[in-house]
Amino acid sequence: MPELPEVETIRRQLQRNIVNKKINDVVVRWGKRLEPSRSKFIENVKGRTVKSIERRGKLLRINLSSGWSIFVHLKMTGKLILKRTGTEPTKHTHVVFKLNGKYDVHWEDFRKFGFLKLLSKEDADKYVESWNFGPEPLDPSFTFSKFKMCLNAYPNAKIKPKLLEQKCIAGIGNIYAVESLWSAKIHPLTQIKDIPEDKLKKLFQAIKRILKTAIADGGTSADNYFDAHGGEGKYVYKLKAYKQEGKPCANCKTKIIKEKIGGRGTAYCPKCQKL
DNA sequence: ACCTAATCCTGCATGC
DNA sequence: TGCATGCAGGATTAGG
Repeated sequence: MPELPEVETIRRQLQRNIVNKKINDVVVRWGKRLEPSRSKFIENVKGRTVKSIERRGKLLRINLSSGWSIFVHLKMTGKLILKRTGTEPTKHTHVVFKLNGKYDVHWEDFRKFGFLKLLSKEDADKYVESWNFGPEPLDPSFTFSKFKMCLNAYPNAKIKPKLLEQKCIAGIGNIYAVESLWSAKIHPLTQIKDIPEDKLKKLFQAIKRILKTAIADGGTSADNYFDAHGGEGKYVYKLKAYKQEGKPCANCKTKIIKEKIGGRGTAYCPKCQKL
């Protein structure tokens, strides 16, 4: 599933390949998760030029020459793929942006959870606000004291579901929540008030380190993810807990186990990550 | 404040 | 072989 490192990888690839390219045509093959209506979307995108691509958490924002923005959330199985001009859509291609230059951009999503949303500049800024994202974990302004203060507002909450909430920190999903907790040796069900300061610090550092490494590796192709060039996310070879159930813990050789926590599959080492 | 379950959807694994 | 069932989950929402 695309999380911060995967979305950032796609953002960089789009930034490199479609900025200053004109959108000559938009083909909508399935418009249920597209706003506004199909005709208004096409009308307001066609003929515009891509100016820049931004990311906030897992949300992508494609800024157009008109000042309007297309927001893209890939959710579970969404993809934005650069394909040679004129490449035919596949079964799960929902929208094709036909651009000047070498590439078209195809939006594919076989599970159809993701969405595209076109908004004017004014509405776009409000829309980003409405998400109430926590800080960007790789922004220098994201400090340990900010992280700690935000979490301490929820002393009885369990750490893992809280990390997935985007509220104290933006962009973390199941893969990186599981990996960060393994690295900091914290049981995913630990209540925030029961995490000692030094372990919380370890968690903070693990999140930064793991996300940075994963971006450098082009994300994690553990589920359905491939980058905008169809490339593999190499962090999949560095996973220590996610999808490692049944395998020996890299730290202590105990078998990694998996259980459902907050309705989500959660892998951890029962020996290193004690409650 | 905190938890659970349902919702959106399809591919894939399982079982008979 | 093929058909039915159920599981997976990011984010939101409803209800306890």
